[in-house]
Amino acid sequence: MSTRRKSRGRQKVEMKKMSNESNLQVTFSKHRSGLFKKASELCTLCGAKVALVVFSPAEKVFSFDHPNVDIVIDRYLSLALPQHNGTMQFIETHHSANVCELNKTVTQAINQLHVEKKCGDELNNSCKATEAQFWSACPIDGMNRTQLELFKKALKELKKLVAQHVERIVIHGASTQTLPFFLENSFTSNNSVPPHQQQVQMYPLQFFQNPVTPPPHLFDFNNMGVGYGPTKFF
Amino acid sequence: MSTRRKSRGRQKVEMKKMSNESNLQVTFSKHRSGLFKKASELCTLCGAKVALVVFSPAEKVFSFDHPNVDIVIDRYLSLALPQHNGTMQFIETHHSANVCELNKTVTQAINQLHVEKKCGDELNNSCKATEAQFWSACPIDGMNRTQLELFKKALKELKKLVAQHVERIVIHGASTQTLPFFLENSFTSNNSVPPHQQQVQMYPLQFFQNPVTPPPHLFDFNNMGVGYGPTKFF
DNA sequence: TACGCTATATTTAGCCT
DNA sequence: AAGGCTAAATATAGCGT
Repeated sequence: MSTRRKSRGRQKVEMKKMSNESNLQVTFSKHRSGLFKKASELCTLCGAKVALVVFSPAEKVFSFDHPNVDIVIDRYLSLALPQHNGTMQFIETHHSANVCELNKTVTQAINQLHVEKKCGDELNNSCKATEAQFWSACPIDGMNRTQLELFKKALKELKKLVAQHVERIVIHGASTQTLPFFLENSFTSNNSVPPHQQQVQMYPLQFFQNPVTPPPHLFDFNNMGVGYGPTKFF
Repeated sequence: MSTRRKSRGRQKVEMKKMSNESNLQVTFSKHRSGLFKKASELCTLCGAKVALVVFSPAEKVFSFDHPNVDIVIDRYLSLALPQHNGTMQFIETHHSANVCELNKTVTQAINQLHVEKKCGDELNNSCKATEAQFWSACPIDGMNRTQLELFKKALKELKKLVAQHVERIVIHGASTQTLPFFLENSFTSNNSVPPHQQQVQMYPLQFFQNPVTPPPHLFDFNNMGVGYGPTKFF
């Protein structure tokens, strides 16, 4: 009988960014699993609704949500930036009284997205070719301090919008063909959560990973009463 | 000395929706806190980016995110919505947007925001080199007509955003003196969290609750080494 | 890279205030 | 509702495979 411990057991870890790079990935993975399990439990035990998105340090994307929204997200991530003129109006009309506050959140968030995208898209249309020029000069002569501050913010935002769009093009290639905008599916069906997913006690976890991740596989948690749905990749 | 145990300790609980309604709220609250703490830890330890939205059974909204997305959402929650009196008919006719769908939309929005900010971040890095130059001058006369059109439009949008921000400051009182401009609080900078919030090891949790909830108060977690930021109401 | 293990750190059910 | 307490249930660090 060895008197030696087989393990020191779990050690306390300082709550700051891990210094050990080689452990980072493992720790991230473990903690992500734990987090998703907790999210799932909250849904199951309390009937809560949860949406959770995690970007790994390497910018891989993982998400959990219940009720399920991953199909929509899927489409967003896998497609080039769609056009959605007119969508906002559609969304704005969905202010039903009984869910007024929620609706505010939704609409306003969407509005923000709309503004950002619209801005970016429009800029891109004619600005791309002259981008260098565009950013090369901006005089501040006639402005007072306040104006300057605002102007600076504004330009920063503009820069970001353009940058986003360019980045998108780089990342997603030239496939700007108009595809159905993801939002158009969000409101249209009340039965979007398939019944078969609701019979289990734990809600199936819905993951998605970065589109670049290739092979579908199962993502099962340890110690959980039910098997979880397959990870979704796209 | 009493031989009686002071507590039976934590009991195992079946992983299904709680039957005891009176416990539900407490359980929800505890688990939500735990979930948010875990999310925060993932951010801190691994440098992950997390967006988390939880709807309580009573449809209260809670969120956590790092880096901040909620400031943007915050702003929108604080604004009055456009009136849609005339469109109520349309709403009813089209379909009733139930909570499930709304939840989806919020999730989409959060996801979208993250993705967009990530994109902007990446390009932002390459722009830094020219930043000084960028802000130093801006001769309108250097732009062609198209550029000017775009520029004007973009500034208009930005002016609106800024105005909204100002409005919020006015509306919601003096505590916003140090409130960072929302555009600067995206994924772009690791130091976007105000210094006074960074002294703690855990990132301050950012919550928001349903706008209808009236009185601001502190929301602190149990057993945590640091106090968390005040709940935000808007 | 991910999986299993053991010992410990952390969370939380049930009770009380 | 919110916080504290105790003890049992879980999560997970560090290591081996």
